[in-house]
Amino acid sequence: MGGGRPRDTGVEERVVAVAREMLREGGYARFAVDQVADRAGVAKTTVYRRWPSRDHLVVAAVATFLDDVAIEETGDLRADLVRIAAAIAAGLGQPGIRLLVSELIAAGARQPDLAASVYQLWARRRAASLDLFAAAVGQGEQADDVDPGLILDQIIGAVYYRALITGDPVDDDYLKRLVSAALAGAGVSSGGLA
Amino acid sequence: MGGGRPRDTGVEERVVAVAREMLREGGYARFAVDQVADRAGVAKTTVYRRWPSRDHLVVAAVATFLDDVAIEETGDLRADLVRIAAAIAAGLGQPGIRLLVSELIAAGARQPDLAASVYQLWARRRAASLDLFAAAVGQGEQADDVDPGLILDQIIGAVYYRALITGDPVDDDYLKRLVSAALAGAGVSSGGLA
Amino acid sequence: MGGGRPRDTGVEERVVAVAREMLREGGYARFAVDQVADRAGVAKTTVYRRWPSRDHLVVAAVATFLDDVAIEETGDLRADLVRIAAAIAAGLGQPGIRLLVSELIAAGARQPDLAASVYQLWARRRAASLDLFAAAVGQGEQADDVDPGLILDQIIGAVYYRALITGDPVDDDYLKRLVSAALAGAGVSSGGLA
Amino acid sequence: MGGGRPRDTGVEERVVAVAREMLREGGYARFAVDQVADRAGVAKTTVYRRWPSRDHLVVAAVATFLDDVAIEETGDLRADLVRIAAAIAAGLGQPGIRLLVSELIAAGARQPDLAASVYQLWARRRAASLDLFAAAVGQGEQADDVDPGLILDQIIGAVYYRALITGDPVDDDYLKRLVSAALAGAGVSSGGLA
DNA sequence: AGCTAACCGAGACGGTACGTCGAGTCTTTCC
DNA sequence: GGAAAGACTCGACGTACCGTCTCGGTTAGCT
Repeated sequence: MGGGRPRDTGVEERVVAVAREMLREGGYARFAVDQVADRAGVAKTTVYRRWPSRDHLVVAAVATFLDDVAIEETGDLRADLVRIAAAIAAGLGQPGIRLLVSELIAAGARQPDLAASVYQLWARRRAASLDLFAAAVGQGEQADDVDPGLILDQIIGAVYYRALITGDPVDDDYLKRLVSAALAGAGVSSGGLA
Repeated sequence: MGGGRPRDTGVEERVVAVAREMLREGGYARFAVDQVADRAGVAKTTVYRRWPSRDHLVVAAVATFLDDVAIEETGDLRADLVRIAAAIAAGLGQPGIRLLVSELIAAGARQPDLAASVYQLWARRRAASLDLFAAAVGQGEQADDVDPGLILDQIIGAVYYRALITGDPVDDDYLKRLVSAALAGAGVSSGGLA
Repeated sequence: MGGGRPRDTGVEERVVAVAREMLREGGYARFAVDQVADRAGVAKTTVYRRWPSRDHLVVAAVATFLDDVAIEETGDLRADLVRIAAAIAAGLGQPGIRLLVSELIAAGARQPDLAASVYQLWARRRAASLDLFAAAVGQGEQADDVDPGLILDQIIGAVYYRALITGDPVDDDYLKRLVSAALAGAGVSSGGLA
Repeated sequence: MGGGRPRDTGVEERVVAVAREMLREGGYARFAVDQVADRAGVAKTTVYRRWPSRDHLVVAAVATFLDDVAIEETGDLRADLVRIAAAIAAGLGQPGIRLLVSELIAAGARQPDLAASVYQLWARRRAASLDLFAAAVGQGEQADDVDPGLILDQIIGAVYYRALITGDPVDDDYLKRLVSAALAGAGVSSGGLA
């Protein structure tokens, strides 16, 4: 039961880095495992040893560049929500990102074992957003019995819906009305904005 | 300046019919233009003359089977909205449909000239939903200054969001709370449901 | 049984002219009936009404530009033969012509009804060459009982053979030796050359 | 620097064998790479990895069945030459072979990198023919200073020329006269035949 | 020190579908 | 009935990726 040669840990990083790069350049469509391996100076076999399919690799790569986006809270719940929604809308405004997001969703739908990983991608950001509400409670800006998740769904959901599915524009005015309506629906006292 | 041989209008129908069938059978992944043409008794070139790519054909095929879904209005706005949302949720609950929807979105994101057609797919259903609000106004159930589109975005958007992106469950209880919150946020009098 | 619309006699010329042009530009491979018709401002149907296949059209087109080559006789049989052989060799030296010639041969082999027309293409030039011998007889330069056809076969045949089949070079020195041998074999008095 | 998976040498053989078979059955026109791959139980991509185009494969296949033809030398140069020429003429008399030969020539003219291979096809047979002369020298049947290549060109060239280009018949009588003329032209003593 | 096991690069392989090209036929309208 | 226009069938082409496999060679840990 000897050990065998240990994995070269540098491989993961190099491959994912290249994968990320290629996603940025050509999007999902022109993302070919062959080329990733090539550019990373790695054999295709080695790639497949770690990520069982192209989709798995893509998800892994995307996971690393969602980390960057930071969410700053200013204490003003309404404003923070608008800002977050705007950031998402801005992202989805870029064709490349829009494509990537939809391909990720599709990947999750194609391969059940990927679904969880894909959901996880957005979970982190969602968790960060939910923190805003906790903070707001502390400041008495918000009643205790509201359902932050529901509010977020209404806001973020609407943004994705318009950007990906209906194709309707998502401008600042819309976002303000959206956030206001969602907060009002939950009975949150209309802070400073009205 | 004679016209030339007129297009065989039967081709459109036959091909789309076959395409629809194949989508039902094998989903997006196993949808091959070659086979569609074959089964429809048509040359592949003839298919490509009308639909410049596989994606175009898929979109066209899907367009025809969204027509089936009828929306019945009972007069009770809240209940109707819940029902619609539930229908959507139920659809997205099926892996095949979930995949198809996400592939369609991706197709729209890939090829700009397809985007409009894809948006159009959902537009019809959205329009039908919006009619509910007009009807409700007539019955005095609803104030005149609310923005039905915004309310729909919050509801439908949330459903898509959970089903496709976060993977969270969309049960009846959730839907009721969702619809209530959205209506409340718009200042619609909370009809019978509390 | 009225007459119907008479054929537009300009069509033949225009089409053949365009065909010739296209052969010069792109050779046999890129010669597409569709394009010929297009450029000639003629319907494809019209082309096919006159020439039953692509090959037929090509042969017809080539026939018109073999007319150009003139054969001048100086009275010196040996020199004339060398010059003719050299002209052929020069032509076959150009890849385009080499391809064209071989495609013509192939066309003849493919379609029996074309074979005659293709043979005819070279027949004219061969006839002209044979005249040289008749002239030489008049001048007493040549015996009466030789078979000019055989001599020509030996010379021209060798040139085609090397150019098309073996790929061996056909230079001036070779040609001189070739012609000398052929004439000697027929017992023709070795004129000035040796 | 590792090798990678070694090529399955069986593939070459199987594919070429099938290709040869298909050439015999349907000639050049009905030779489809798709089918060759299929019948050989090989993926089309594997075929294209070795032979970059249909033409390349055809040439390779033909190369293997030119090997069969054996040339027997009886010691009588003149008779041997006649026999060889007759064999060639007989081959070219079959429409299928005539077509194949001309398509090969055309393939060579189309793709420069194929030219060499095509020339090579005939080179072997030519070499065998040239051996006859060497043998004849040993027997004193032939002078030492003649150019066997030139003689062969005149004979074989004439045969190809008539069969492929002028379409004139190539019968036994013609061949005898041809060989005699060629040998006489080179100053070879006219053995038994006059 | 030797054995064994896992890793790695390289690259062949089967498979599936794509979109394209061109030939030749058919159908319509106009003259 | 000729001609223009263009839709249609048919057949094959060469390409692109995917994911699997089979090599030779390396790099550990265990005995």
